[in-house]
Parts: sequence; C-alpha cells; structure tokens
Amino acid sequence: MPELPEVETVKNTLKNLITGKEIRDIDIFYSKMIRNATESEFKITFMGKTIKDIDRYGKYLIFLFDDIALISHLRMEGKYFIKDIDLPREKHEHVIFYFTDGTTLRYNDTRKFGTYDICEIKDIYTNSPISKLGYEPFEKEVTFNYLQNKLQKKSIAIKSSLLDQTILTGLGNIYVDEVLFLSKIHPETQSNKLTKRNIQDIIKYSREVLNKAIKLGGTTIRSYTSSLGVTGRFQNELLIHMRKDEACYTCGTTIDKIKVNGRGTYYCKECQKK
DNA sequence: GTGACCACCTGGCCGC
DNA sequence: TGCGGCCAGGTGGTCA
Repeated sequence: MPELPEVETVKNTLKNLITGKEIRDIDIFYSKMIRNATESEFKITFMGKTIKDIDRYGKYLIFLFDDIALISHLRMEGKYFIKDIDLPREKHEHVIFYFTDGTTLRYNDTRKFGTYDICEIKDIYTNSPISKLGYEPFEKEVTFNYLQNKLQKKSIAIKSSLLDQTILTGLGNIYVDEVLFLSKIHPETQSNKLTKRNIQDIIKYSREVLNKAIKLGGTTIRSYTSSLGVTGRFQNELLIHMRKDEACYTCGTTIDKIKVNGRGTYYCKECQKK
C-alpha cells in the first residue's frame, strides 16, 4: 500500500513524464472518488489546463496547475499509468486524463478507495485535506517537545498514535511496525507512558526508515506496485513487518502478529516488551 | 476532546 | 469445483 516513500516514488516518476502536458479531455468511470466536485465540475476545472508540477505531502500526491491543484490520495491500491490513447481501458481504470500529445494518464484502483480533492493552490495548506495533517517526520518542527506534547494527551496504543496522520504524517502500517521494532517499543504501549528515550527513538527511526525506503523506491508487497511497473526494494529490508512466525533478526524469537485497534501488527515479544 | 467502531471496496484465501 | 465468509487496510464519519 502506498505510504510516504511509495508516493514519493510515484511523484518522481510522474514528474518526469507528464509535467508540461496539457489535458484535452477526461473520462470518469467512478465519480464517487471525487470528494468536493461533481463529475462535470471536475472536467471543466482541468480540461485545457497544463500540468505545471507535481508535489507530495504525506501520502498525498499534488498535481499543480496554474492556480488550481488536484490532490490525489492513493489509499490502498491506487496507481497511475501512462499509456497511449488507443490502448483499451482496463477493468480498474477509474479516471483517464487524455493529453494533447496522444498519451493518457490513467488512475487504476482495484478497491476504489482512492480520492480526489480540488483546491486552489493558495489554499493547499490552509483549506484542503493536507491542512489537517501533522508534520512529516523529517521536518525540523518534529522535535522531542513536539511529539511529547502530542503523545502525552493520548492514552491509546502508540501504534495507533503513529498511524494518526494529524500527529506525524507519512507513516503507514508497514513503517510503523518497523519504527517500533527499531525503537524496541511494544506496539500496545500507551502513548502517554513512553519514556524520553522512546520518543527520541521514534523520531530518529521514523526518519531513518523513511529515508532508506525512499532511496529504495518504497516497498512492493501484496498487490501494490508503483506506477509504470516501477517497483520498490524496501520489502527486502523489512525487519519485522510480514515476518510472522519467522525468527527475529536480533534475538531469534519467533515474530508474533496481533491486532492493534484492528490493524495487523507484527512485533517481537522479546525485543519489544511492554 | 478523546477513543472505539464502522463503512467504503474487491481480490485472495480458506474451509466446507 | 463452487460457494460463503473472512481478511487486508487509510481515512472520514458517527457515536458514546
């Protein structure tokens, strides 16, 4: 599933391929994914517009036009592909952007969880889904005091707090498991019971894990692949996630899988004691 | 304000 | 083989 590193990979791939292209037409086959506009409003907004740049914040992809932005969240299985206009539509292609040069950008999403929001560029950080997000772990604002202040109000499991995008944005189920393993924190530990060292480790390893994953193009597991067949290599570096019943690389103990607030969670009961 | 739960959605897997 | 049920998961909405 696309988390921050995967979205960064998609952004970089698309940026090189579609920046400067003009949208001639748009076909929408699943309009429910557009959250703040009708199908016709969506078409009118972007037809005739040129993609000036592509950006990313957290897990959101941002297509920038002159004064308008299209904010795309890939959720579980959203992907983009660039194809020639004459190729037939595949089953899960829900939106097709036709460019004036004869190519198309196709949004493919098996589970139809992905979303689109339209907003003015000046409002991206004040009045859009992005405005509700916390900081990305590598931003300078993420300090011990910032995270401690956020977590001390929370009695829920730290796993759930780290998945809360209003505290830190960009971490998803895979990377939270990795960060907690490296930090030697049990995923069910109450957020407000963490030590100073725990919080410092979460910041340190969030940065470390995300930076490494970005360098490797993200993680390609289950049904998720990046756009244009670009696949990440971080799945080969996973220390804990998806390793149920395998031996912990640190202590050899068999890795457990539990549910934390409904999320599948991998941990080592020896390295990550409560 | 906080936390728990549910809906969204479909393919894959498992047991019968 | 075919069917039904469960699971996966990010986010937003609802309710206590």
